[in-house]
Amino acid sequence: MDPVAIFRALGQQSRYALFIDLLRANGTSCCAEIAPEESACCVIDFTQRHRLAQSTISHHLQVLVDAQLVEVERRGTYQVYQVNQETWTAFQRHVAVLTQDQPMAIGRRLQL
Amino acid sequence: MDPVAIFRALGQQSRYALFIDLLRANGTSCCAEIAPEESACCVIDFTQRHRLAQSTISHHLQVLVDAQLVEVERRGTYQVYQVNQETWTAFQRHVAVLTQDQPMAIGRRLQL
DNA sequence: TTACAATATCGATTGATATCGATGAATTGG
DNA sequence: CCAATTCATCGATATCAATCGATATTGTAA
Repeated sequence: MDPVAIFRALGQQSRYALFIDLLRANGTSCCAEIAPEESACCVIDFTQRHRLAQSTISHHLQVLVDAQLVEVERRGTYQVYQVNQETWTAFQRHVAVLTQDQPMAIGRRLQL
Repeated sequence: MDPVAIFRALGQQSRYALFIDLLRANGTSCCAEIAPEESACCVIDFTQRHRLAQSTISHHLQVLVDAQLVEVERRGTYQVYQVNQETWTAFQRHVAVLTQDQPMAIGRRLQL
């Protein structure tokens, strides 16, 4: 899990929108290979919801995959994209613990 | 709080490193205007800990300030940089709640 | 095996970004 | 007021990134 790669991948409007879309995709896919309870999309789903050329969408998805934020799996003629839960959860934790050190009381030092 | 601007600001090695440095800066400043219990840095602190030209560091700090991740305050001849806790906390919360919708059981629907 | 549908890849263009050295502006101490 | 210190801004350069249309690839169905 490379946090900088993840920040970079999400630090762009189009890609951020694609990722949010994928997180909230339950039951929205046009693709028969995707069950309604799956939060998953094929490329066509994205092209219908975003004003971007198909090639641009494929490119952005590849960036998300490279950052390991998203996984892709072939089902027939479709490529099915899903959030990589392991990476995303790890990233959420990473952000959550990124806080200023609390001034430690004597007697509690070095107990990290 | 613009999440994409924050992702973008942290999606670059040098800037990410500066931000982490600032979060963990307690008692490390060379600047007499900064108390040891403050997590704060002047530009000189950054130049001593990162292999970047001073102008580059100032540029990156400006990007962090523009994203409202960092605040700056003049103290005498120094500019003192600190994490903007309000923005950072809001961003942490934003990331934390960005998860896949759970399939809801009947009887629990609409109770968000 | 051919044709079609879905998607990736390629090449080009335009614009943004990271970095540096040099210089300018603000603040304080003498 | 002058000099020194701290820092921002400027101008230049080189690299990277976003986007598109066109084309290639892959898998399936007729």
